[in-house]
Amino acid sequence: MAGALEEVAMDRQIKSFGLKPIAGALIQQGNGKRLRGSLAQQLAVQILTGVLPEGHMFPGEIEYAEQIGISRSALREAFRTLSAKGLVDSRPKAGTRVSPRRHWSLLDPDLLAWQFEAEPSLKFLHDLFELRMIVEPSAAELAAERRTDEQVQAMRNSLDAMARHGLATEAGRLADQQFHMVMLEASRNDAVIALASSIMAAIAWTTIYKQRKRELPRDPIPDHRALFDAVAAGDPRAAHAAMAELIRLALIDTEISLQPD
Amino acid sequence: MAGALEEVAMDRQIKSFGLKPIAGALIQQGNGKRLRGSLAQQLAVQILTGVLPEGHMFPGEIEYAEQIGISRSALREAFRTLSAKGLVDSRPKAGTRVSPRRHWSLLDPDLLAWQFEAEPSLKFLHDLFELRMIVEPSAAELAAERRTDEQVQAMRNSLDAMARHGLATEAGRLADQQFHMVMLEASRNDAVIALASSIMAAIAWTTIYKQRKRELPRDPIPDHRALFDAVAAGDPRAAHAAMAELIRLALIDTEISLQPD
DNA sequence: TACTGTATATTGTAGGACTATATAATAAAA
DNA sequence: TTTTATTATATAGTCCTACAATATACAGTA
Repeated sequence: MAGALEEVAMDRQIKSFGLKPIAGALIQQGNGKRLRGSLAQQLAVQILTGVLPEGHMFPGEIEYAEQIGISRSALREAFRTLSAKGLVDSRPKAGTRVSPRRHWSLLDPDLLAWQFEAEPSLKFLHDLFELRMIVEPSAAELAAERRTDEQVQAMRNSLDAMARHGLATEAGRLADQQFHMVMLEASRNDAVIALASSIMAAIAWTTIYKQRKRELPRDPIPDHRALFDAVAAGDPRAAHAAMAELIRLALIDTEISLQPD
Repeated sequence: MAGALEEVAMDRQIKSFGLKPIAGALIQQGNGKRLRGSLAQQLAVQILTGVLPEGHMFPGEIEYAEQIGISRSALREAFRTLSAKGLVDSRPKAGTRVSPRRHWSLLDPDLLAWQFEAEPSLKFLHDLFELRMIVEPSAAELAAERRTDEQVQAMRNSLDAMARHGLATEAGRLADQQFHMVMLEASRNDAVIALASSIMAAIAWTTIYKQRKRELPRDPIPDHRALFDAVAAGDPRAAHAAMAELIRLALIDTEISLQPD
């Protein structure tokens, strides 16, 4: 799996051999994904993991496209995607280079997803949960103050479905996500929604891994129900506390799942 | 100023006349910006403001490129940028359309900047400050726990520079930003840094507008110094409170500056 | 009705030519 | 010598054309 990634990383060395690889050979194009998308993802991961360090300069577009065996158009569109996420910066005459770390949009949904696919660093995982611990309890607090009766009903339905199916099933996990999504929307704050839903989507990926290794030691339903009760009752303080507890447990689960056997 | 934007919005109607506009005529290309960048910004603003509603379908690329008078390549790269920020979605045969609101990366630095350039909605401004009120006091709390002596010194220097020049000067505002940036870095949480620095950069734009209308009624230095003292003393609780107060005042200032005379 | 295959519109990729621009080297001026 | 203006040049930016891949819609069949 790491083979293709390393190959791309070694392009600079390869070039001196003058070999012209077959089109697409160096790009690991997964599933039905587009070529530029696969390249963007691979480069993004390499940048985020430091394989391509800050300030790294890419070869010229014509040369680089030839090296990795794709057209200049596709390469440029991949660069455009990376540029939009603050990972690279292109200028005429100066070339394209990896941007300084502080410009990276670490909370971008795609970057989060790609990072979780490629095993996130423990440090970043810790940072992410620390941020969740700051934001989501307050979001729950807002939800308790602003939720509509319809939203309470929707949450109740999701919670019931979650209890019926359990988190081991696809349906159960879907209900879990819906539960949290409705509560987020109840906060009526677009900025908070954008932030929390990005993180939620990324974390959802890890849930699959968690389930794979071993069964969760706890039943997650009681904690969810405590949160629901607080929001339904319109009790911001209790909602805050319940959400904080939920995240604390989620962190423990995630840490367990990432520990080597 | 709104003229050019509206013209682009009316492309669909124009097409029936079969007029072929001169290259670039419909794109308001500001300063040294690239063509695709200007288009991406204009479209992004139109999407965020609802001129181009969720689900809106763009004409085919060849046709659309001709209408607005740019090449298909440039149009596609603009779409790529918008796609990376979750604003649009392109599929073969299906075409390109405006994505549902929940996919938009509202906290993306570019989107924030573009939104503030084009007068942000009061609702979103409110949401943003509410989020700041949630995140930044806690960030200050972390900074108080984790700051190094070097960071304290750097903050002291910035604060002094800020006091010397005042917020009316460019140098003063720069010192202000540096002060907050160093404190963010002291939190040692990359996720928090990415989030808060995005918002900070966007808000900095409005500072210019604030200064234009009338002088600020207060001296901002004392509040900053209270925050600095708390962080320097390693007092998380006081840092939290001081930062909350700072944001509260910033909100008031911003609201004043946006009120019609 | 349901399903399976085919047609087709639309984006995706390719490749080549020319333009604009930022950097660096050079020359001129102070 | 230092600074400023000029020129050269490498590189991304834009344009154009052609073709491939793919998802949708539609027709045909069981």
